[in-house]
Amino acid sequence: MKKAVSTRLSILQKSFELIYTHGYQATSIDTIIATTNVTKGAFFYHFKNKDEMGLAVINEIMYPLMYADFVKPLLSSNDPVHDIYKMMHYLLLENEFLLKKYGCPAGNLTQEMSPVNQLFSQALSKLTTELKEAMQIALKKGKDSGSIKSGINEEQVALFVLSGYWGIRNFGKLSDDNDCYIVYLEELKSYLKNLEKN
Amino acid sequence: MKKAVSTRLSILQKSFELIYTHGYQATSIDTIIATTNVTKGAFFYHFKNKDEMGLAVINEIMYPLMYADFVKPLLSSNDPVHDIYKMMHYLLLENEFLLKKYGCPAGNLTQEMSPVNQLFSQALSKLTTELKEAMQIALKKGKDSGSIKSGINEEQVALFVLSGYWGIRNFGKLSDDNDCYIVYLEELKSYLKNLEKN
DNA sequence: TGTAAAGAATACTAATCGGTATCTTTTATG
DNA sequence: CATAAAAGATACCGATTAGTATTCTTTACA
Repeated sequence: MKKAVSTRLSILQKSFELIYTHGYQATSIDTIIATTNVTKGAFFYHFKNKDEMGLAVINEIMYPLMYADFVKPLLSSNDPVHDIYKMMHYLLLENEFLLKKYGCPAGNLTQEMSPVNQLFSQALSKLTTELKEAMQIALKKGKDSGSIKSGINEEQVALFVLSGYWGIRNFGKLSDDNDCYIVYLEELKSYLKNLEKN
Repeated sequence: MKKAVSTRLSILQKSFELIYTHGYQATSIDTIIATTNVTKGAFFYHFKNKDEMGLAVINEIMYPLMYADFVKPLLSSNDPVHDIYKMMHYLLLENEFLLKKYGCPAGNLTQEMSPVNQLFSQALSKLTTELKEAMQIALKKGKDSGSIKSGINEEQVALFVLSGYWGIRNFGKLSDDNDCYIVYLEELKSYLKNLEKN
């Protein structure tokens, strides 16, 4: 039982890396098993086909990661404007796994797979909806505590901010330095500042 | 000479559609020739390989399209805040070619190909840079004419707005109605309004 | 009109794809 | 320890991939 679990997990981990850096459709099963100590027999014992593995990557790897990196800090925030900025700063300039060149794992997969596979679309939709709602909750708390203007619409703001994040990660792919992230963060800062009561 | 040009163009047109809706790597040459009146011999007469064709799609189809849809309206704008909003509204809710489900052609291709192929990255970088600069010029004109606050940084604003566009088009892929576009546009409107002198 | 080059058609290749069939090894449990 | 099921290994399959080789047809122009 122990070994099997670790085999399965190592497939998912390596697949996640490969999908993140090369895309889902460009990641072949042969490549996955070639870069892990796993044979094809083992792969198809754990997953009935490639798509089932892809969905497991979303649900078992990406979802927990997203929850830790985004949702948790947002839900525990008492100063949403400050914490949203801090989170974005961390994701764009500090996080060592999310390489500039490769964008956002969830954003990439959404773009590639949602028009093609409905199950992927559903899994990714759940992931992003949860994230958006966490940000809305944080913003609502800011409104209630009086730090944020009562006139703002938290759904609008959450969608606006997250769109910006996905978009700038795409811009980041085109440049080889962090300049565009710095420029983006400056404008994000002033946008967020404008949400605050002064 | 006439016929050859039209053959080449029909390859590019159809390829653009297929790449837009299915992605570059998922679009096979066999599919392209099967959906056009073009044989493999003709394809490889006009393009020495698939990547050369892909680059031609960027430079000869996407670039002119982007220029007409984005750059031109921006450069001729005398009311940038109003015209940027109008442009986004058009792109998200009115344009009949850009289907919600399939995102933004340039955004898609950037995400898929820029980490993988440097020539694609360069061609797409040129395209987006030109677009960003057009928006900066429009914003600068607004500053000079006094309709926009002198304190804003037009590079920041341009990058912020375009990131939001790419991002929301990715969100759009996950939903089957236009609601997220409408929510996004509301917040964009209030963001842009805040750039104006009042 | 003759002819060379441009353009297009057809048949093929080696490599790679996702997946299957079959077999062997490991593990849990009576 | 016996044995059945879980887990993994190996060899293979048909389909598809980008690309090539070769032949045929059309076009431009002397």
